[in-house]
Amino acid sequence: MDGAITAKAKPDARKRLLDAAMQAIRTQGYSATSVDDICRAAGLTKGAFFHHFKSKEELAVAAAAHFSAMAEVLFASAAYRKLGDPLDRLLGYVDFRGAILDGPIPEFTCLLGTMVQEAYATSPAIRRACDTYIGAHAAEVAKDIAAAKALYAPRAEWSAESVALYTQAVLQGAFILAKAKNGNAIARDCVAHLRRYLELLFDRHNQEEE
Amino acid sequence: MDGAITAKAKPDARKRLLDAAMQAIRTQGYSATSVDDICRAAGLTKGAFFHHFKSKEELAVAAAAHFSAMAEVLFASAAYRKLGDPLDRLLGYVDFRGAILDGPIPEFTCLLGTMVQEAYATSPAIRRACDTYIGAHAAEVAKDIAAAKALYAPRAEWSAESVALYTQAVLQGAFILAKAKNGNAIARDCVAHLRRYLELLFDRHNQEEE
DNA sequence: TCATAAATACCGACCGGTTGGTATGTTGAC
DNA sequence: GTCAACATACCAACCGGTCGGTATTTATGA
Repeated sequence: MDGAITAKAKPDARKRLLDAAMQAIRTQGYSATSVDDICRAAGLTKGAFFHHFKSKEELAVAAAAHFSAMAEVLFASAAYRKLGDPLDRLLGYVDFRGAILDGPIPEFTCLLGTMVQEAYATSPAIRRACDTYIGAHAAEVAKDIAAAKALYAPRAEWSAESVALYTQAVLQGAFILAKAKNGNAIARDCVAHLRRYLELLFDRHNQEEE
Repeated sequence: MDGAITAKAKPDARKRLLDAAMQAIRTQGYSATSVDDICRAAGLTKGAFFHHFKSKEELAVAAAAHFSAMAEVLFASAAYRKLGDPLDRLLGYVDFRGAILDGPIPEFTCLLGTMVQEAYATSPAIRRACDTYIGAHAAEVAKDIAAAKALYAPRAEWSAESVALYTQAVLQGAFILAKAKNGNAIARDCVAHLRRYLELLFDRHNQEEE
């Protein structure tokens, strides 16, 4: 008679720590977030923390995986995924990224981009984790780009992988500007430019007739 | 018979602190960089540090200004600035941004983007400074974009300011990917996409004849 | 011109608080 | 009784910042 009823009480301490870490790191950054901060937010003590994670660094790596898994679910279940045409799916993806730029900044920014910026030179493990999960997400996007390219721009000189990574760069940059300006309007603007770029890349107008 | 001969001895302690801070923060991030780190790198002690800056936060704001001033000189004296056509200057700017993506990552990444990512929520002063200087640089770029637009795309629906900020977002995102992948090749790729986008925006092909 | 006062630049020991991490319980399920 | 899951107490190192003191430069004024 339990397991699902206990509401918020015990949804797994490990998950609570990861959620708290995600939130805190996206708000304050990795270095500025202390283990105590995370424990406090999760309603646990250090004993629990170091029972589940060998070190703060290991938590960061696990949080990157956690974030990536959450994102995977979010995008996999989004409506645009059901579209039949790959170009529609690609533009649907971009529109979806624009649509979720809502609410407080820490809730739509990317944990991976935030962490790798601080840790790339000091923690190889964190850098590698962020690279891996950013790359995995880009690879998903690249699938649709590759399919759309085969259909609508088979002779274009750019690669699907390169364009996919570019979309991620634009988003990461949009997050930074949103943080600087303390508002998400600029981020939406950036996504709109990204959409126009993709439209232009796939516009038959720009391809030599043969 | 001195003043210029004393080599490295005394090029102003304040400047040495700012230079050391720039280097350290671009490598490790703001929070992970301690005041002692900066002092050690500058060959000074804490006494000197807190003589020149009231707090670590004040140093960060000063470092942002210092970085911005350095960048201003760099871009103002670049060769592309002498081009007569505004579109040539704009594309020259982008090519220049691609050309300086060289050497170790901390040497071509942006202090402002790095700091604002960590401090936007905790230090209004730092956030404001980063926003100001990013905006100022974008405004410079926007000048050429506006002139180019007047010449080549007067009816386009996008604004020069929006495109200018987008260029900065792409660069910031490119830096993040470079950090994740631990190499600058991806950043060059992003700049190439940005260039293509600008070319497409200004390509007469894409504008309705009237 | 030169003593001297006053401001500036810098040193380095020190402070209270916080850091990541450890060592040692306590508790409850199987 | 054993073991995972946590709590509690604690530690050395480090954090940003202060403070009293000392060189060095600059301003002053007779």
